[in-house]
Amino acid sequence: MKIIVGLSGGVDSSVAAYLLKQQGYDVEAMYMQNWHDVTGTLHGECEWEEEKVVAEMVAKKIGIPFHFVDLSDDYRKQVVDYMFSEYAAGRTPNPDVLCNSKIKFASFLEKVEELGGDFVATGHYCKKETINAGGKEIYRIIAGDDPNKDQSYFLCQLSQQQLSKALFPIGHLTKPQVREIAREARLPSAEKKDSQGICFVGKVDLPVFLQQVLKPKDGNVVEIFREDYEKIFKRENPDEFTPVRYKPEDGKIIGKHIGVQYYTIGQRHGLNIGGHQGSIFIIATDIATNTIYVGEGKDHPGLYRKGLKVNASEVHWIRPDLKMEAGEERRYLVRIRYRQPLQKCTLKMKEDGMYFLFDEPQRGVTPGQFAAWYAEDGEMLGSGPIKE
RNA sequence: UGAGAUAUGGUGUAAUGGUAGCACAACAGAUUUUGGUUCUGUUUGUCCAGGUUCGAAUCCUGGUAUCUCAA
Repeated sequence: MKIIVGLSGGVDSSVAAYLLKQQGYDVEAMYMQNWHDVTGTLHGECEWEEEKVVAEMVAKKIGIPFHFVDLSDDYRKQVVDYMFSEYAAGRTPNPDVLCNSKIKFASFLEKVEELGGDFVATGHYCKKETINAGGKEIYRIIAGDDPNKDQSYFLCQLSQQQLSKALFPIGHLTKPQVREIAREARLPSAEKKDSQGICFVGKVDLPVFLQQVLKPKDGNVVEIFREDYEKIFKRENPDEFTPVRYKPEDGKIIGKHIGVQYYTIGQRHGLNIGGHQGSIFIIATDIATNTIYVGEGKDHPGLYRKGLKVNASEVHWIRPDLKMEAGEERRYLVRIRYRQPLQKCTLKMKEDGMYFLFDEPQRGVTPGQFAAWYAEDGEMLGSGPIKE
């Protein structure tokens, strides 16, 4: 059995490879390059060159073959184009979720198979379990044991087919343990700083990055005052799953912005508007009128919502055997962003979509982001992009 | 045009004639494999010209600008 590790040059994938090798598997490493461009990138150029060198050193240290693959074309089509089109539509995408389902466990997996690999292993902090149901194997994704690093969320769009080929060797470890193992094994990546920002692209100045494709367009920033909120809410009378639709005349123009697509709900900085008692946060954006609606204070009622909806066609079950039929209702734990503590929630499946009703109002519910639902035991069961 | 009021960082505001402070913004770090959030730190100011005073954001004179009421 041959396992190929997606080796990034970071400490996590290094330890993943090291542990597999220690356990006696036939292990090889493959470094994937997915992005060349540095437009809008905040750090120095040619960072990936360095990453690749470190990855190669790690493979040498562990004593496993090293391969290189360039998946830039796929990455651009599957991840970056998706990003641009989502932002263009006024939503806020999660590129790293797509990076896993479309690249690491798709394009990369194909390359792994070409090399004769039976499994692809990554340095994700999450666990995979296999259960047997009537002679059929079913794979489960469980939250990583390090509650601080659990990365299951980023795998929320994986399928059973993809999971059947996946291994997560460090999911039962904590970050400090992983560092310790790397140090003891004297892996060159032992002290490397954790990567941040968009996977393979890195930290970017998002407005600058998006301006490659999305043209700036001046619009108004409209403040919705607390005392007017209830009145507007009553007029619109949305159900729990629908956001309030503000109108420009509902508030006061307090500033200008350069394009609604560069901003997201819950955002505080970047509007260049001061003079308020508290900070102002974006509570809604309207792509049609190119208007940003803001409210003062972190507890502005417009910042919170009880529920949300995912389109029926976009409801993804990691466990198809647990799929909910229309009319069915269940209690699950849900998160709507990475590292968010799991929230108690009632899920109701209807013909046109999955409806989520949280026990507690949620701050910054943002269309385009993924809602992922978990069972009590930490198993992630499914996910879908927030429709509205 | 007549009367009154006001003028303090980028913005909103404090300071019995005695060290110009706070909030927001901006910037920089930290946290974070999405966006966002959060935390820490830093920068920037007394409209202009005179005068009184040991000392002026503060008092006086003139100028300029803005606002409110009147017309």
